[in-house]
Amino acid sequence: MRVTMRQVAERAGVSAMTVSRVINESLRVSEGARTRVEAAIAELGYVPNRLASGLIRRKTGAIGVIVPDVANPFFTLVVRGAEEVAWRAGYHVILCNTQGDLERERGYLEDMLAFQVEGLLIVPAGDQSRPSLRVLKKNDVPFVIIDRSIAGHDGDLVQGDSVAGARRLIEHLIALGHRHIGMVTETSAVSTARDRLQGYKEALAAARIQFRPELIVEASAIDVGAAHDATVKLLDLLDPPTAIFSVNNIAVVGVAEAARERGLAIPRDLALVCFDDIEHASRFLPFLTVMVQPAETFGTIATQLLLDRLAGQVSERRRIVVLPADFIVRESCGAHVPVDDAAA
Amino acid sequence: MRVTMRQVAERAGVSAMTVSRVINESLRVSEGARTRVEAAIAELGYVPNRLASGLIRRKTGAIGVIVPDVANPFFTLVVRGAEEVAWRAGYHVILCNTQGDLERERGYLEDMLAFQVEGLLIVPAGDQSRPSLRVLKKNDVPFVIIDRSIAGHDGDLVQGDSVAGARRLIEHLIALGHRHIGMVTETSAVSTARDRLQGYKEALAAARIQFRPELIVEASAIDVGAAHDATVKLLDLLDPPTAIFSVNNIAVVGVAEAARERGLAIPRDLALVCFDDIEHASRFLPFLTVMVQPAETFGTIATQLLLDRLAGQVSERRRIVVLPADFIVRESCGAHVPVDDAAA
DNA sequence: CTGTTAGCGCTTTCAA
DNA sequence: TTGAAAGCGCTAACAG
Repeated sequence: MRVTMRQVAERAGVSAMTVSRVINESLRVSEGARTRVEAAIAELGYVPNRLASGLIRRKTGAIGVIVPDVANPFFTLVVRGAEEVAWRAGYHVILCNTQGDLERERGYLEDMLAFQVEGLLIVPAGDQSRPSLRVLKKNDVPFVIIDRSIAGHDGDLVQGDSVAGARRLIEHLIALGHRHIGMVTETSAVSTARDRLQGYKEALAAARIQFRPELIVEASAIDVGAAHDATVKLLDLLDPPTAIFSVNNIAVVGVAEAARERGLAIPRDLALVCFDDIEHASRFLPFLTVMVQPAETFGTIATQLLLDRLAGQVSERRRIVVLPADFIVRESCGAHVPVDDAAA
Repeated sequence: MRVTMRQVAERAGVSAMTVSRVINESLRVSEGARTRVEAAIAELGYVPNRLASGLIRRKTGAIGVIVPDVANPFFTLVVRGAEEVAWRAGYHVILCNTQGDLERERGYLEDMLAFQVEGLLIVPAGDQSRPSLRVLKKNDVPFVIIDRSIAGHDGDLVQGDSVAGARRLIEHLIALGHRHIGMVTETSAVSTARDRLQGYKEALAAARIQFRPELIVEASAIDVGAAHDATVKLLDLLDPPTAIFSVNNIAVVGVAEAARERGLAIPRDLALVCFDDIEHASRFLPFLTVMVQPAETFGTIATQLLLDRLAGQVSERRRIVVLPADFIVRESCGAHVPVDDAAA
C-alpha cells in the first residue's frame, strides 16, 4: 500500500492539513511541526499523490508533448528544447510517441487529457489529426502545434519555412548543373511535404525546367524502408535523376541505402540533399548537404507560447512563428567544398 | 471548464453511474441508455478524468520510463521497444528525460509516483541513483532497471554483457597490431563504464600488454564536448594511442571531432571502435566498428518483466537478463573489410 | 499556527 | 437495469 498523507500526519502527531502545508511550503507552520513532519515523510518515503491534489487544484504541473517519433533526431531536439524551458518554468514534460499513427495519436491525446496535463505541444501526424484536436478545444486545454500546420486549423503554430528551404536546396542543385532532380517525399497530408514539394516546383519554374511528375515518389516519413523502395523506383526510370532531394532526414537514409545497393557513389553518381540534419551523424562525419532547421528552438518557442497561454496573459488571437533554416553545404551534393564547415 | 461526467449524465438524462458503466463497458446498461450516453459523450467531447478514477482504482494504465537522454540512439531504441510491448498490453508509456542529472532523476521518479504510474522502467544515472529507488520500494511500485546495474541494488535487471563486449573489441584491435590503445570512458559510477574498462583490462592482460592508466580518460557520457576534451588529452600524450575505444556511441562523436581537428584520418592515423551503434548514421554510412547491443530488446524484455510483476504472477526473486552484443566490423578499426555488411 | 468541514470527479457498494 | 451514498487522498475555506 502506498504511503498516504494521513499516515504521515499520524506519525508526526499532527493533522493532515499541517502535512499538506509543509508539502506546499506554506509559511504558516511552526518550526517544530515542520521538523516532525519532514522526518515522518523521509522515514515513510512518502510521495504526495498528485491525482488527489490535481483533482482539487486542477493543476498537475505537467505538460504533454506528442510527437510522431522520438527516434527522429529532429523531434528529439524539439523535445529537448521543450523540456528545458518547461522544467525551468516548473513544469514537467510527459512524452508520447505516435509512430505517425492517427489512432495512437488520438489515444495519447485523450490520455494526456485524462491525466489532466495543463497544456500540450503537438507535432501532428498530418491533416487528419484535426478532428482529434477538437477534443482539446472542447475541454479548454491550450496547445501549440509544432512543425506541421493543419489545413483548416487556426491555433498557435511554430514551423519552419519549408517552401523557401526546399527552393534553396533545389536552386543549389540546379546551379551545380542538375536538370533531372528527383524527390522522395511523404504523404501530402503532411504540410511540410506539401510545402517542400512546392519549393521544389518553384525552383524548377524559376529555372525554366519542366516539372516531371514521375520524378516525385512518395513514402511514409517514419519508415526508412519505404523511402528505400521509393528511391528504387526513381533509379529504375529510363531517364533516372542525377540528384535526389529527400523530404527529411529519415527518408534520406533509405535513399542512401538504395543508392549503395545500386553501386551508386554519392555524390559522384548521384547528388543528394535533404531537409533536417541527423544530429550525431553530422558531427561524426559531416557529409550531408542539408537545410538545418533550428529544431531545439522549435521546442523552446512553442513551449514559451504555451506557457504564455497557461499564465493566461495572452489574447485570443493565434500566433504563428516561422523559423528559417540554415543551408549547409557539405559533400553529398557534389559541390566540393571543404569537409570541415569551419574551413568555409 | 473541462467536461465532467455529471454534464454527460444530465445531457443523456441518466445518472453519473450509468455514464460510468458505459465508459467502463459494463454490460448491465440498456441499449437505449447506452446510445444516449454515447451520443452525449461525443457531442460534449468528454474525456474521463483519470485522476479521479485512478484515485479510486489505483490503476492509471500507465507505466513510466526514465532514461538519461532520449536523444541517445541507444535509449531511443530501448524506449521504442518498451512502448511497443506496453501498448499491446494496454499500457501507455510516459517518458522522462533526466539528462543524467541525479536531481532531475529524483524529481521525475517522484513525479511518476505522484502520477500513480503502475510501474517503472529505469535507466539510472549511476550508482548514486540507489537512494532514489528506495522511494519506489517503500511505495510498493514495481520497477525494472535497464542497461546499468546499481551497486548494492538487487531488483530486476536487463543489461548487456559489457565485459565480454569490450574484451572482444580490444582483442580485435590487438589482433590488428595495436599496442597503445586509449579508452574514453565515463564516470565509474556507471556500471557499464566499469565493466567495459574491465573488459579492456582483461584483453590487455590476455595479450600480456601492460596496462597504462594514462591511456584511460574520463568524460561525461551525455556530453560530446567532454568526450572531445578527453580525447585531446589522449592525443597530447608523448606516446599517444594508435587506437581508441570509446565507451559509447555519444562519446565516439567527440572522439571523432577531436581526431578531425588534429588532422588525423580514421582509420589511417587512428583506429576507432565503440559500444552501441548510431542508428541512422550507421545505415547512412556504415563506418564505425562497434559492439551493437540489441537496444530494442532491452526495452521489450524489461517491459515484459515489469508486466509480469504487474500481473502479480511472479515470485519475489529478482530476475537478471543479460543480452549479448553483436560485433560488427566496419571501416573505423582499419581492418579493411568490405563497406557493405552484406558482402561479408 | 492549527484543525475541521466539505468536496474535486469518479467508482464501489448496496439497495431499489 | 439503475441510482444513492460513501469515500479514494488531498486541499480550499473557514474557524479557532
